[in-house]
Amino acid sequence: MSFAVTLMNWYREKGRDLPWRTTHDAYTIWLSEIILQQTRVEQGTPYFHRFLDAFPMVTKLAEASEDEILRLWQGLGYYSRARNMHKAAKMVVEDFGGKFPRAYKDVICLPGVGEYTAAAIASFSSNEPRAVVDGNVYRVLARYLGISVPINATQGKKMFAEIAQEMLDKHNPAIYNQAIMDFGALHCKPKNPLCEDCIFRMECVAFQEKLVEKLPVKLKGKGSRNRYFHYFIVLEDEQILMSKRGKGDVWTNLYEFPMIETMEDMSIPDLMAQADFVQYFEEDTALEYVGKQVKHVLSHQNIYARFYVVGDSGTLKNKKRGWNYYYCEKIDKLAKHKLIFSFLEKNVDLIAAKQL
DNA sequence: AAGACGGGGGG
DNA sequence: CCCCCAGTCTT
Repeated sequence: MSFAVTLMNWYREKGRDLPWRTTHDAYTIWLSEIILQQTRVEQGTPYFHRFLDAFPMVTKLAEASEDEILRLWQGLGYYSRARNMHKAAKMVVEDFGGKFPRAYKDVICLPGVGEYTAAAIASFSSNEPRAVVDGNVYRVLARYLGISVPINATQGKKMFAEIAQEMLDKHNPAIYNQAIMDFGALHCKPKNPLCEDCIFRMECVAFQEKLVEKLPVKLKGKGSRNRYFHYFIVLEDEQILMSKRGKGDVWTNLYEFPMIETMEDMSIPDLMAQADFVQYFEEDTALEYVGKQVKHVLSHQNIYARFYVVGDSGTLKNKKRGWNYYYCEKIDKLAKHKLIFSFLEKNVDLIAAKQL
């Protein structure tokens, strides 16, 4: 029996029952695929329901404000996905009369839709024979065929794309694509794959050659860098000073407290000697720590954050200069803002206590 | 070709 | 601590 048929037989019996698999609606499929980019199914599923509930049709999403979309997206990460999603929705309204396209050549033009997502939408919605190549597919094919070419090098990407397309069952692209991804996610897992009970154990090159743990090969990138953030809590009449990241920033349109960043950790006196600090505050400004230093770990950077209550808000030199200031009406409304980091929200309690 | 981009879970 | 996840975009 062929690889494809064996795989699809496995899928019929062991495949997952996922909410977005019951539809052929390209908009719904697109929504799920954007959310699931680099995101585990369990993590993305609640967001999928939330978005579909808020925006049942692409026209609704296009009409929404970016603020509203980002707020719903909060906590999912890779925020450019949300911004691109909004742009794409507007493009669908403009260029396709509000009817979400299904063809690969059309959806690949939308921002945030790359080769994987375009193949997924095209195959799932209309059975266009395009093979998906995601992390699961790389792993399954690398092991089954014993390919040690790095999956994240240009040559490797090209090779795997070609092989995936050859392996695809052209008569059942939708089922096949979902089958190979489920097989990777549930059976041919990154760690502790279920090789002893595998339908392919006789043909799988990696298993026969004992290379399962070695494949796929992935070139490792650079490590993380450390960043030190100093957040200033400026209170005035039950209001709290917030700042909004501007255009061009990674965290565009997300909120945080006014802050300065330093290259290394430092004491309050050293911090007050920083040029940035002098620019914003008077020399006699009183700073007091709130809570302990927070370590926030991202994929490629470690953020060490300290919080300071600014003793007298009158010592702030110029509230319009440098920071994109914004007064939040009430401290408990902080949670309604799209904060950059979850730990900022957690510190609201500490700050509220300090306010008393 | 190489980096940047999040947050969560597993081993 | 390191790796991976229904990847894409920018430089």
